[in-house]
This record gives sequence, structure tokens and C-alpha cells, in this order.
Amino acid sequence: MAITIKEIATAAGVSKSLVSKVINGKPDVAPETREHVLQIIEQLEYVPNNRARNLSLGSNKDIAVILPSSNYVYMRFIFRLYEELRRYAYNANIYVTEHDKERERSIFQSIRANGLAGVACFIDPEGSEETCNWLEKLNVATVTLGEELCSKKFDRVFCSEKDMALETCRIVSERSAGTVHVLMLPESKAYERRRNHCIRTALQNCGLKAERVVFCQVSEVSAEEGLRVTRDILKLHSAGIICSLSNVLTAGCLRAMNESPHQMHEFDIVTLGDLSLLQDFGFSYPFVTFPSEAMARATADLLHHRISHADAPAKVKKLKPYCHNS
Amino acid sequence: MAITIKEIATAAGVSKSLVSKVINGKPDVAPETREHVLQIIEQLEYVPNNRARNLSLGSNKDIAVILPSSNYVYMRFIFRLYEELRRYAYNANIYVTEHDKERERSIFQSIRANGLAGVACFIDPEGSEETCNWLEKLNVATVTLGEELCSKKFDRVFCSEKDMALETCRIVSERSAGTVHVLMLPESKAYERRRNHCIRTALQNCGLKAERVVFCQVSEVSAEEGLRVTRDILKLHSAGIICSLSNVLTAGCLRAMNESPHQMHEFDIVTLGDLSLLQDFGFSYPFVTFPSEAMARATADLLHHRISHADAPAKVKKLKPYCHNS
DNA sequence: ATGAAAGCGCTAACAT
DNA sequence: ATGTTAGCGCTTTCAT
Repeated sequence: MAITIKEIATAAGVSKSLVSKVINGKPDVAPETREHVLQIIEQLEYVPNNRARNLSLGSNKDIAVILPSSNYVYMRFIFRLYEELRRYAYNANIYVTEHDKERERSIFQSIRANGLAGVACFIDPEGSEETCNWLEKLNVATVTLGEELCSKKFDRVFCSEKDMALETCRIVSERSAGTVHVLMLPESKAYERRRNHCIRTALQNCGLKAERVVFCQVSEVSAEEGLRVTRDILKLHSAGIICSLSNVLTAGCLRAMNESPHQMHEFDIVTLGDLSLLQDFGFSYPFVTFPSEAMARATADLLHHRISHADAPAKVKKLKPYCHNS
Repeated sequence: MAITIKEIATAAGVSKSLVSKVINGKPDVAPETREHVLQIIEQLEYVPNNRARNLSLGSNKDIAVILPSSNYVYMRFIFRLYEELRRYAYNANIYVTEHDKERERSIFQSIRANGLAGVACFIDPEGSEETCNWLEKLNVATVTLGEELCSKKFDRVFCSEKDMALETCRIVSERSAGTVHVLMLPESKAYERRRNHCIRTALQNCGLKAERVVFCQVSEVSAEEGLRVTRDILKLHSAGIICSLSNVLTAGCLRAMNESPHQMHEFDIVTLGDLSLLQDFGFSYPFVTFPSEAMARATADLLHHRISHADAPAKVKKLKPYCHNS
């Protein structure tokens, strides 16, 4: 067992409460006593037990972070969030639902049992209702992440898809020198329709004519789809730009490019989605994505604010897209 | 404040300890009483507070995981470790030192204050001594990760560099059809010399003749180095194999390949290091790396075992390399 | 300025 | 089978 406040008290010949006051920097302690106690603490290498302190205080410094999947698009965000939270002495606990409802249930159960200061939760576009109920039940400081509106009650940090689409098309229009190919989503789900709508609007806004041929894209679309589609595009021998919203699809797309390396340089790819990892490997296509760093910072700030001011009105933080221009 | 055991006791008209017994499934409770209490618990949606329980038990279910950097080579391991730990009801807290000693200090300080069940720590090849001292001071179940021997006292999970080098060369020798180029480490540090030694030995063992030209590699070597070296190799117009130990270097290497895409297919790359992320993007070069999944599982198992049997002799788990063959 | 005592939510002897 | 009590490590009144 680690050394406790009691042993410090005994060693210093004072009471527990006096030691506690020293630890917490309370003013009503005689300077000499404080010095003495501090010395003993140093000497015995005492570190106060946060758990006990929190139990006593009824407070807590743990933040649960909930991700829908263990996808590496979250990695940059996560690593940064750890840092940003640490600024406020919070500690992050990561949970991944893997889109599984049963799993989500058990996660929220365990979060509840651990008792924490707050939650940062990426809202799965599909089935956000249950998640929302869970979050409400937790009844702690909550920041929801992503465009999906889970409940107006919660603070929210997101980067608008409309803005991202707009930014992407802006970059495309600057580089375009031929037919533009756009990979878009199948429109079976609401959020897919929304995305495509964003892209179409953005294309118009940027003066990219509709007749410029367009294919279809994303999120849950397979790499095979990207492969197939890109192969078709390549057959046309048309220089152009492929604009996508997902890494999976882009993967297929890149694979197709790789098959015909001689055409590689005739193509320009602009993606809506984080390709920074690829960039480490020397492929630096421009891309537009949500700003991981800013998002992490805003999330930590909002959480801290909410924890300090529980009754503050819900804030929504809309962030600008992150554009990586090669 | 969340609902507590006391309120359940009152609501059920029994004592706190009785409720506690029901929660913990103790045998000496009358079936009807148990049923009744359970019902109240359900009704009031009561979830026991783990912190308080742990404080009382003097136990803990948190595992600190210490990484030297926020590199994505750890990602697969991390995500898997979360799962494996969850099997034992443990929870992981990630800390990243970023190779900064001051930061490491503050991390260990905070770990100590939070009080936890165990630590899983990747040992930085350089400066492992301090880390080792910290780990000893923590005095909790510890698993060190990596080939670096931190102290014999700790359990350890690792994949031998010798084995990885051997496996890599084996694959190389199977595919080789021309000059073999090997990128190796500069030999300023001890661990670099060790690595190179492993590779040289492996080359010999696999009958890859020494005269086959060889360059140099890794870990802290820049992408620019890889770029330069690979450019040189490409100038020779020699088909061959490049074998490396780091993603950074491989990055430069791939970038050079990308510059001359027409040569791309004449080359075969075998790397010692995880390229699985690249693979998602359609580039599936064979590679050899430490087995993230197995490592995560072994880590969780060892930690749990150590936590249950504090005095068990230190175990060392040596894992086979993970080979990704395209 | 210092200490005694109560309490945070829970468990574990030890009664009864 | 159930309740009483003490205690985990700490903070915080409230006396002194």
C-alpha cells in the first residue's frame, strides 16, 4: 500500500487535517509548520491519492471519450485530446462502440459505474437516439462531436459538412483542368443524401458545371467500389479530379491509380477526408477534413467550462475545415 | 449526485451492508430479500460507484499504458489492448511521453496519484534507466514492452528483433531476383548497432550474399534520407528489394518510387515495420512487424496474472513476428 | 494556527 | 439471515 496522509501527519507530529491544508495550499497554516510538513512529504515521497480526494470532494477528473469505431481518422484527435484535457488535469478514458448497440450499452453502464466528470461523444449518424438517451441518463458534462445533432441540451463541436464540401470544391476549381469526377454517396440513408446535397450545392457555388461527369461516393462504400469506379475513369484517359468523402473509397481509388502508374501524374486528387497518414508515406494529395487539433482543443475547453458552470447555456462550436494543400 | 447504496437500503427497508451483499452476490442473503433489493435497484437504476468500492477494497481496476510517442504504429496495439483489458474489467489510461523526460516525470507523478492496478510501458531504447526507476517506484503490476530489458523484475512482452530481421530476410530471399538493397541504421547508438547486427546475421543465414549492395536504415533516420538513398538505387535501374526498419524511412523510399512511377512495378519492397495503414490505401508491400494483436493479448494476460499473483516469478513472453505477405 | 470529528460510497468483520 | 461498526484516504466544518 502506498503511503498516506495519516503517516505524514504522524511523521510530522501534526494532525491529518493540517497536512490536508498544506497539500491544498490553504492560507491558515503557520509558515514554519507548512515548511516542515512539506519537507516530510518530500522526504517520504508522498503523493496524495486522487481517488480518495475525489470521493471526499464528490468530484472527479475523468472524461470518457466515445468513438464509433477504432478508425485511424480519430487517432490524431484522440492523441491531441489527451493533451488538451491534461491541461485541465482531466484524464481521458477511451471507449469504442464499434457501431454495436449492445456494446454501447455495456460501455455506458461501465461509464456510469466509474463516475466521471464528463463525456465527449462522437455521434453515430445512424441510431443517435439511443446514444442520446444514454448521454442524458449519465447526467454529466457532455460534448457531442460531429454534425449530427443529438440534443440541443448538449454542447457540441463540429465542422460543417457544407463548409467542407465548399472548401473541397473551391480547391478543385482552382486546380481543375479537364473533366471533374466526383465520387459521391449512395443515397439510401438520410445523412448520405445530406452529404451529397452539400457537394452538389458546393459544386454549383464554385461554378463547376453539372455536366462535368460525376460518380459516386463514400463512407460505407467499399474500396472495391472506388477501385472499379476509378478504373472506369482511367479508361476515359481524362485528366481530372476525384473528390471523395471517405478514406475507404479513396483507398480503392489510389489502388486503381497504382495499377496504372503512368497515368498517375495526369491526375489530381482532392479528397474530403484525412489523408495525412498517406502523406507521411510521400503521397501528398490535397485534402479537406475536420480540424482534429482545433476540435480537440474546443472539446476540452467546452468540457471544462461545462464542468465548472453546469447551468451555462449549451454552446455550439462550429469549426472551419482543415485544408491540406500540397 | 448519483443515487447511492444508502438510498437503496432505505427504499428497500434494509441495511446498507445487506444491499452490498446483494450487489456482490454473497451467498448469505435470503432469496426473497435478494429479489426485493434487486428490484429496487432496477427500479431506481442504481449503479454502484466503482471508485468508492475500490477505495474500500484497496483495489483498483485501472491500467496505465505508457507510449514513447503518439506514433500510429502503436495504434493497432492500443485499440486492441483496450479490448483485451476490458475482458478482465480493467480500464486503460494512455500516457505519451513524447521522449520528453520532464513529461515522463509528470506522467509518473500523475499515475502515482491516481493509484492504479498496473502499468504497461513501452521502453524507450535510449534512457530506459530513469523509466525503470519510476516503474519500480510505482510498485504495481508492471509489463514492459519491447526488446529493451528494463529490469528483470518485470514481466515483459516482446518480439525479438533478431526474429523479425530473420523473417524479413527469409521473405526477401524468396522474392529476390536481382540486386538486394538494404537500408540500415547509422551505428551511433547501441540499439542501432544491435539492429544492424541482427540484419547482417539474418542476411547471412538466408544465404543473401554480402556483396549484394546494401544501404542503411532507420528509426530516427529522416524521410529525406530514404528519399535520397532510394533515388540513388533507382538510378542504377536495378530491380531489387529494399528492406527497412522504419516507417519514416520507408516514407521517403516510397516517395522516391512515386517520383518515377514507371519503375514502380519493377520493384519489390519488403519492410521491417508496420505498413498496414498503407495497405488500406492499396499499397500492399509485404512487411514484417511485431504482432500487435498478440502483444495486446499477452500484455493483458500478464498484467492480470501479475495483479492476481503479486509474488509470481517474472514472466517473459516472446512473440513471433507478424508477417504480412502480399 | 491547529485538531477532532463527521462524512464521501462502499466493503468487511463482527455481532445478533 | 440481517444489522452494526469500523475503516479505505481524504476534505471540511467547527471547536479550541
